[in-house]
Amino acid sequence: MLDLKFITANPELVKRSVVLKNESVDVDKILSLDNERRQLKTRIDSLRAERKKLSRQIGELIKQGKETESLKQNVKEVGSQLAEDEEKLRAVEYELKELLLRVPNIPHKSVPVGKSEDDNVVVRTWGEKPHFSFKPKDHIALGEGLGIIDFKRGAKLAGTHFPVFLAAGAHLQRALVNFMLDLHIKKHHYIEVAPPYLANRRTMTGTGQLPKLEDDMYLCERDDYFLIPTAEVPVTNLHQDEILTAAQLPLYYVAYTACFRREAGSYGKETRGLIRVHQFDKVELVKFTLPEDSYEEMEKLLNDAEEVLQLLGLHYRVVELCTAELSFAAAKCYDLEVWAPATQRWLEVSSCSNFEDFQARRSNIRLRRSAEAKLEFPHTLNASGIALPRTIIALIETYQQPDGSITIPEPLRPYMEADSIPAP
RNA sequence: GGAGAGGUGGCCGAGUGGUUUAAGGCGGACGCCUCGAAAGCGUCUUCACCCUUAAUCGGGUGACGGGGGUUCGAAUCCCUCCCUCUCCGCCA
Repeated sequence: MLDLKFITANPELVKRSVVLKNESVDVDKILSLDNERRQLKTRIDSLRAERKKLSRQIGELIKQGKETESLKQNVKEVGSQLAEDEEKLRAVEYELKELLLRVPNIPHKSVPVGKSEDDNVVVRTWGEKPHFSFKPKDHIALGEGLGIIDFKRGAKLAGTHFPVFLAAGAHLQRALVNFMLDLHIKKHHYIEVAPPYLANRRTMTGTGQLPKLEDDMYLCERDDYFLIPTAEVPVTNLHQDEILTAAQLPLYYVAYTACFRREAGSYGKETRGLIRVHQFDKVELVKFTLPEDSYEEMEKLLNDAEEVLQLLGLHYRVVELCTAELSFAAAKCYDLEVWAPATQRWLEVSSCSNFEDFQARRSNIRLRRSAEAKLEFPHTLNASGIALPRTIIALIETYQQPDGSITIPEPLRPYMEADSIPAP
């Protein structure tokens, strides 16, 4: 959420960023509602002041045993005018808040302006495309052939795009999770969090999933809980309604969770196999920083996520998203895309985003630098570190052998307790 | 799921319709004192919004878990929802 005062002071800048992000929210309506709100507020405040004064007089008159009926009648009239204005103000504030929650964050000035994916900028590429002396199989053929991924049974249990991992496939997931957690906890000094997988509306609104993305999430209707689409939601909201001190920052958190996404309207032939699934595992990194440190911390965060792919020896690139591709809440975002050599595609396995104070304001996460200092909002950032299914695609396609077995990259071997997944 | 007890500022805690304009304490900030410090003494202490202002200052309104109601007037009475604790039931 943007500060209402910032919007009224910079309406053209806000309108421009709404267009750049392909959003549609009526900024002029916000300005006129705010005007109306302030007028009503001024009138209500003075009516209340009058009522307060007169009511106190009534109290004194009663003590003195004097007559109060005419004064009571007087205050009653003030009260009914007040009730009318308060009703109007409630309606105006409700409408204003609904609109404010739909104003996207403003892209950082360094973000390339663009209209589509084609305008994203490749920042760097790591490693090289693997070469094969044979025709490599894609991850679907490999996964089914080795008996480690079962798409059909998953569809039976829940529905399409709910894969089952079996045997070495299940072990591979667990190994990857533990490998990533250990890296981020021990080497990069993140604090491990195991949060709830369900979240309420307030929490979902705090990080920006609501109101825009309601249809993209699973909802437990009886209790009005959403299944988390990413650990970003519960972990960022850990400090909802809290006041952080400068000494606490920066705060680094890492959480492994399952993630649930309806992926409404995104089916198609590009989403076969593990590329787009409704439930997947992810290790997520979340940071809270001082405002002036967030862009430096963002680069370190990106490096921490990249290190996972480097250690696994997977060819990847870093892409800076253009304005149109930036998510609603982000001010700047890098994607990590890993190369899947048989599927022949770059696959997004991490988004590294700086939300500046956008989420902190929505979640009411505040910062006080010292006892005398005014309250500020810290900056929040997150990056996947990293998402599993697409990593598994790249990993098994990259490390497949002519005999159909898969070599496990060295750093993962202690976690797999094996150096390969043998051919069937 | 049932019964009961609770929810007051950064923290503890008083407050059952009108000097509560939220007592008192802790913690914190500043000052005095001191060579310096501690102790002591004094002053101060939240957030949001509105008006005014170039800004500060100043004035005002609201907030006692959330929302609604009664009343001239609500932290206080009523309704409703949420959360915490205790006991019971069910259960991995």
